[in-house]
Amino acid sequence: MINKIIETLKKKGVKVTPQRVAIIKYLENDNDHSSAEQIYSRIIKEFPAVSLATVYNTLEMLEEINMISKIKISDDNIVNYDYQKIPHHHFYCKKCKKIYDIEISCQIAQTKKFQGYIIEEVYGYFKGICKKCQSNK
Amino acid sequence: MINKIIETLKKKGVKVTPQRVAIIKYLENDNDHSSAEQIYSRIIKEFPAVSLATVYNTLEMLEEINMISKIKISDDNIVNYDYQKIPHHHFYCKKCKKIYDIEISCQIAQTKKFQGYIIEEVYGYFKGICKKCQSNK
DNA sequence: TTTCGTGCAAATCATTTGCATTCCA
DNA sequence: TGGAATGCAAATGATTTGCACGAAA
Repeated sequence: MINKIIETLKKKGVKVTPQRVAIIKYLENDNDHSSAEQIYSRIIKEFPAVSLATVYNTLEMLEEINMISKIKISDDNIVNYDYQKIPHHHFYCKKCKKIYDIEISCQIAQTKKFQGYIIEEVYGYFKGICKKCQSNK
Repeated sequence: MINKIIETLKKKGVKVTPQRVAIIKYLENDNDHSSAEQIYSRIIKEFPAVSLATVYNTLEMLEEINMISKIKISDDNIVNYDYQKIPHHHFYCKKCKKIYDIEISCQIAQTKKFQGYIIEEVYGYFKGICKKCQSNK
């Protein structure tokens, strides 16, 4: 796992620092689409001196090398981060504010060109009420 | 036009103020998916004393009564506003930063329930390079 | 007249930036 | 060693808030 991360970073020409490795390792296993603040509060346990700026820098770098993507779905102006294995859509529950992954076979998501536009990124968001919150009325 | 706006507001139980009417009139004819700041700089011409806070208040109110929706697509953390007649998707050009309306017949967009989730809002975003910026290399 | 909306200024909060220090390569 | 990354603190900028005043119902 770690070796693969290190290799990927080296291939992209960015320096491998323990903070970066820790952040990537965390994102890899994160099913909650954490925010920068949440990632920070987790990494600080391992690196008590880590700076929030470093977390932001790392996230920006990871987005640039297409390892992660931003999710701007929350009603609270919070940006969440998605370590993307397979392209997918997202569902935001207005009640519990949780973000779920949605598997949808969307034709357009595979298209590179549409109506003259060159498509490089595809985002599909849904908002509503999740299963759990439907029963907890 | 104005009569219809006034009627809609009254029906929703909110007070009809000239500032609100002006903002709605502007949004109705806005093809640029303006930001709050852009709307403000336009309304201030008609109401020199208008406050940015009033613009934000009005936009929030209009979102609550489902007259408009927020577009969180820009790379610069700018929120744009969409006066929605017909549901549609959006395309964001990474070069010129313009937002285009995209007409797509998306089945899921009409669905009220999907995989157990109650779907109330659907957002489809694409990012890439627009036609104009493809030729202006 | 009563309630709601407005305008103003200050506050908030996520994110960014400048800079000196540290540390990969 | 040299350039990039880090940590810190201060700055930024969009959005929100509190409050006194003014305007719609």
